[in-house]
Amino acid sequence: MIMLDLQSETPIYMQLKNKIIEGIASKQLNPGDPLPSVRNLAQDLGINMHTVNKAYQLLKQDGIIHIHRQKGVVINPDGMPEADDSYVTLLKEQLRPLLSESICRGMGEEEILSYCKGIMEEIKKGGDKT
Amino acid sequence: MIMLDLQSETPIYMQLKNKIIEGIASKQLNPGDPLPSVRNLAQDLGINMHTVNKAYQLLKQDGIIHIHRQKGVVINPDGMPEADDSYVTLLKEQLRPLLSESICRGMGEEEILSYCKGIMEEIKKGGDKT
DNA sequence: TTGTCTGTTATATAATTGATATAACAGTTA
DNA sequence: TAACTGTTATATCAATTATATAACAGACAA
Repeated sequence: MIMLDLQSETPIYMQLKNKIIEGIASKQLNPGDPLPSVRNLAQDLGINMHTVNKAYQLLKQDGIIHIHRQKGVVINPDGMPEADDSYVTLLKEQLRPLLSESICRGMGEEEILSYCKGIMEEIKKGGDKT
Repeated sequence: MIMLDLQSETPIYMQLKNKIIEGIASKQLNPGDPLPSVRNLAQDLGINMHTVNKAYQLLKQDGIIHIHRQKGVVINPDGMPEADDSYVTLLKEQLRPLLSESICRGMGEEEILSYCKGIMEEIKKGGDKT
């Protein structure tokens, strides 16, 4: 069951999008797997239908899920989109301030990389950690 | 000279905060160094005084800068705050979705770590890259 | 003392975003 | 026919972002 933090400064629709992506990264969700309807998921999570729809629309734009008008929502059966140049550029822009502050606070390069490694292991093992 | 992207979805005050932190990480700014007054910096950047003030207040809260009522603003002369548990927790929370999507898009663990390494080298060399 | 600079505080406004609430539409399926 | 699907259209409300003025109190120089 997906857990959301309604008190977080991270928007709900963004948390939901991230949870689904993390589910795919951990192989708890695989290509072709169905996702709940916007109304069902909204009710299960106790949030609004449009909030779920917003997350789904973003995932659809990125090619991570497919939405068939009345058939439902599924993880892209053809697999995930590639990490192309535009994605890598965006990734770097988002990583940079995080790494900057870590260095700023005296963390060593190996220490930071070690944390990244640890997080990636957690993700692959499907650790919720929340 | 600090460059801001007024069209970015990242708030201006956050961009400014990040630029200053990056300046410290790259040792272009050092403990004890003075920063411009809120009014001067605002005028130089073509933004509002309160936007600069907001960035300064956040940096002050984190112990990264000191603000003396009429003396001015300086990089914390006693050095940077430590990367304590609460910071590391926050850092992990922010890294996790970025790393998740990278894995999701088929990037390998070494590939991702290699990008992190590259970004950290750029930071240390004071590369603006913008 | 006067003037100017400093950070700070207080309002006010406007645009945008996040989230919710209803309602309706068009196609599918039981 | 009835129930479900994603989608679209409004509307409302709160919070955030950024701006604009204005004033205050302490410091410092002429």
